[in-house]
Amino acid sequence: MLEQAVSNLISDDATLSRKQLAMRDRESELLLIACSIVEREGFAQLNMDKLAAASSYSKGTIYNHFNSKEDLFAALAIQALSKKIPLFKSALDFEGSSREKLIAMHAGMHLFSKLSPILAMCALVSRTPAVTEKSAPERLEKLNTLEDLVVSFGDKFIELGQSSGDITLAPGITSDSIVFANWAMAFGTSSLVNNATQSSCVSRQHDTNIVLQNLNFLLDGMRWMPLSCDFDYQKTWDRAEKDLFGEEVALIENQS
Amino acid sequence: MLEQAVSNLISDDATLSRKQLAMRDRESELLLIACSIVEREGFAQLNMDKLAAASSYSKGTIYNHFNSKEDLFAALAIQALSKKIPLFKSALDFEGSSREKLIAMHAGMHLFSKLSPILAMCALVSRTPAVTEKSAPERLEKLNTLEDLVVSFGDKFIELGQSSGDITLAPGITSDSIVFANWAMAFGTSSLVNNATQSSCVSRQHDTNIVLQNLNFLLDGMRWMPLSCDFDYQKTWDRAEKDLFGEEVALIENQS
DNA sequence: ACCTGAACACCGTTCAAGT
DNA sequence: ACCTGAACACCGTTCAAGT
Repeated sequence: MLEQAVSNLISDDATLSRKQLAMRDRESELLLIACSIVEREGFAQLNMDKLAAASSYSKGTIYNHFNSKEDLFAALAIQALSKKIPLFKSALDFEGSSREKLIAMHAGMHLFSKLSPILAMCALVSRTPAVTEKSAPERLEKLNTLEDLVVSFGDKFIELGQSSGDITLAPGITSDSIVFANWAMAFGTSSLVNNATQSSCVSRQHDTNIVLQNLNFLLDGMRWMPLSCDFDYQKTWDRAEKDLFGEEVALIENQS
Repeated sequence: MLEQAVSNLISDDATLSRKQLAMRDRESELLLIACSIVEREGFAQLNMDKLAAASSYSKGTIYNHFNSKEDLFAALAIQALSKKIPLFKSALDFEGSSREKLIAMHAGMHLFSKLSPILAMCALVSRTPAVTEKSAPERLEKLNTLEDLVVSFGDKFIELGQSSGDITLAPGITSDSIVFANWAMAFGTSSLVNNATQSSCVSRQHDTNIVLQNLNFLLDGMRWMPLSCDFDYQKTWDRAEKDLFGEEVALIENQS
């Protein structure tokens, strides 16, 4: 059921005509160019003129794909979310306890935001009213559908935790509460890590894994076993990075 | 020392000339008008032309205050932060345990974001590269200074917790870690509550206090005593709302 | 010294003409 | 049917002229 939702949303090559496929390819191409402009010159410097100039298409064609600049941002956010789905799937198959799987998922998300900071940022920016107010309703709907899909993947982790007895929901606490708390913590932590770097309480802890630290506080508070005092989740984190992003991590390490 | 930092930043009437005071008043006036435009027509509709037209000043004068549109957003974010400082002070004096004081602070922050959603949103938007890339360096510096001030207020809560024995820092955990985790959770939770309202796991829990729920997960995980299973923090929350915002809450309740 | 608003430039968006 | 880019409009920003 989930699998079907994924294939409907992500890759449905068989049911698309050649023209539609070409359209989709061109859209990916444009999104790639948009990313590279943002990477090189910053968010404020991305505009439709530059995108047209940097691509081999005219402004009119660009507007055939994105009905406004904000719509373009939303499209980038959708791409970011789409790329995250496979990470959720891999994390569910990650070798280890339910809490280890969940941590693998967060490690994947965090690494994604380090490897594709621009795409990750788009997910933030696209949640901003300046964007939602002007992007196409269909695009926003797709973004919401994808987000709901991610939430249902989140549910799977909770189910695993419950069936293995690693977590028991206290009265008044629903599966949604747990998913939401994880989402809020991940969103808040990476927003601040990416954008509040000048703040003392962020910059002072460069050597510690503050993302894992925050996550351990949260999961310990939910009493998701084993607790962080009884298990070395940093090892899980490292292993997850290797498993989910082996090649990419090696690349980063070679650069520095 | 903190008191001095606050008075330096917030209200220094005595050392300002009459002209500077008038300038500051006009800036407040402009910010108020900017807020009302955003409230009425949305973020995308706020522009310098409209601000000039809605005020009694010309575009040139507006640019005397804000050297770009983004700078205006940053100024709104500074105003938002300034308004939060007194809440931090009141929460520190709140009657109750160290954890209750902390919860009072979060209740204040959350209520603030309900009472002044636009200002609260500016704090989010101003952390976005589109804004930081174009706003005035001096403005950003002031924003950072204010943020550091808020962090040092955060530290005070931790100090209270430690001196009363309500919380003990595990090895490797610093006061900064605790402040950051609180900040990340509060930021993430209110961003999502305000902007992901269509998402199932947010909308489905309208009757529960998801902000307090997330906070209790976190503080329980830090083992900040007493734990949420031993104490009714919802009562603390309600009491804090009355204490910190008595009149405003009454106003909201009368409206609905 | 500061305020003004016309003028300019940039860029988002559209659409008549072309293929 | 789709692509093009000139044309338009909106709005951010500046600055010569006014007080």
